[in-house]
Amino acid sequence: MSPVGRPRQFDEAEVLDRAVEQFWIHGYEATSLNDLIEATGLQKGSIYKAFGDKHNLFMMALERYLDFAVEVTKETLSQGETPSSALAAWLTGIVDRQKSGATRCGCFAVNAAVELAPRDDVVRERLRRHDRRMISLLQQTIVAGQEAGEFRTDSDAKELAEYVMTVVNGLSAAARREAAFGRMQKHVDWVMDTLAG
Amino acid sequence: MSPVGRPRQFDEAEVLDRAVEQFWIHGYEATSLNDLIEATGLQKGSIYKAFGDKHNLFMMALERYLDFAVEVTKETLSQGETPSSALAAWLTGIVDRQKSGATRCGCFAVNAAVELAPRDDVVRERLRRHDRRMISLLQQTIVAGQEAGEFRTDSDAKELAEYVMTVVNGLSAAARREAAFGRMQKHVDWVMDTLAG
DNA sequence: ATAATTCTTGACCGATCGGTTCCATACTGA
DNA sequence: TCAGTATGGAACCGATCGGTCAAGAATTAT
Repeated sequence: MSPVGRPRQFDEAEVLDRAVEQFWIHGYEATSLNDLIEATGLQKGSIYKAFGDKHNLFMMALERYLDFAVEVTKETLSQGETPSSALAAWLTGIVDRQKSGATRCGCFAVNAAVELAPRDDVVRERLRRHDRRMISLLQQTIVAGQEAGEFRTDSDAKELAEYVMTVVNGLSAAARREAAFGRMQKHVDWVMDTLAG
Repeated sequence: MSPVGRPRQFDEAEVLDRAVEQFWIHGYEATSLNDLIEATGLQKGSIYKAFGDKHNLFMMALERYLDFAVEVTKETLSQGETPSSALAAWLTGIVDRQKSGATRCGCFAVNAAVELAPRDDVVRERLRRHDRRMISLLQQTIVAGQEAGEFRTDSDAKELAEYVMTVVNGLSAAARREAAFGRMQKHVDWVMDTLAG
């Protein structure tokens, strides 16, 4: 049942959420352990006992974010009336989140990729796996759209999915400097046009 | 003519190029002064005498990169046979540079935006100005293409230019994790299709 | 009650961070 | 030749970095 010894005085998931916030906004290097201590309310020792070191905490926070992103994507893509409307809803959701959330936060995955992927093998591989999962989800929806006659069939669904991801990543990078917010919906329309052929 | 006092024993432009390399690959926070000392051959004191502080050196390196980027863009966009072919050449040039250059370097402007723009007002404003310049250049070419009957006229040239920039930024972010290299040309084709309407 | 176990706390650690200071050096102008 | 000026090099600075450790606190098992 209950494990022996003094019980945790914090909820690991909540602490991870605070860590996600910090790393998401400020990135890895610019987030110090003191920042994490202030954000979580934990002491340094507790953090190290529970999460190992800063890098491992970052990985767990990233993991939490990526899982959530995949979950939201799965749900949104499965709920539309048609594959096309589902994909449009997913894109619009991303755009809305960029506008409404904390200013200039962008996408944690893109931020981590740009800051860390070139020199951090673990982060890079994790993000590549995330790419594959996201592209696979989009690909499924695009194939369904092709079969429904909504999307062009002269192009490979996977390549189209990669194109969609590229545009989304571009929007996330723009969000970091709060650029082109007014025009984001237009971008969504044009990506959808490309899918339609 | 020659200034009074001991003359510089280094070429400022060359030192800035070394700084660009470091900041471009590793970003701002992960580049230490020791890295810069090793990369430039200068001593700490000389760096501070010549460039002020780390942040100012970063700004001057960024400035150098941005100026170069604008220059290349101006030249490429003005040299094509038609606006359409010029823009395609510009896009292909970017894709080729992502493949051939130092691995996973991406675009310095995008890297700086993602890492620093949310919390560094100076960087953010500088990058916004760069955005405006780049979009203005693309816009001019797109307008010319519209007048030549190559591009669609049902959409605003500036919005189309912003869309092009978003895709390019997305490609640069992907380059940091060395993703989707094989498919980049397809992305170029589809952006061009969107411009054609 | 007591032993065993786990967590919390805060002091502590060496390393490295960005930045400064000082002086010998190398140049110009008179 | 010598005063004036700016650079190059290295020692030096306090602050902060990520990370460790020992002791007290809180729980379970016996």
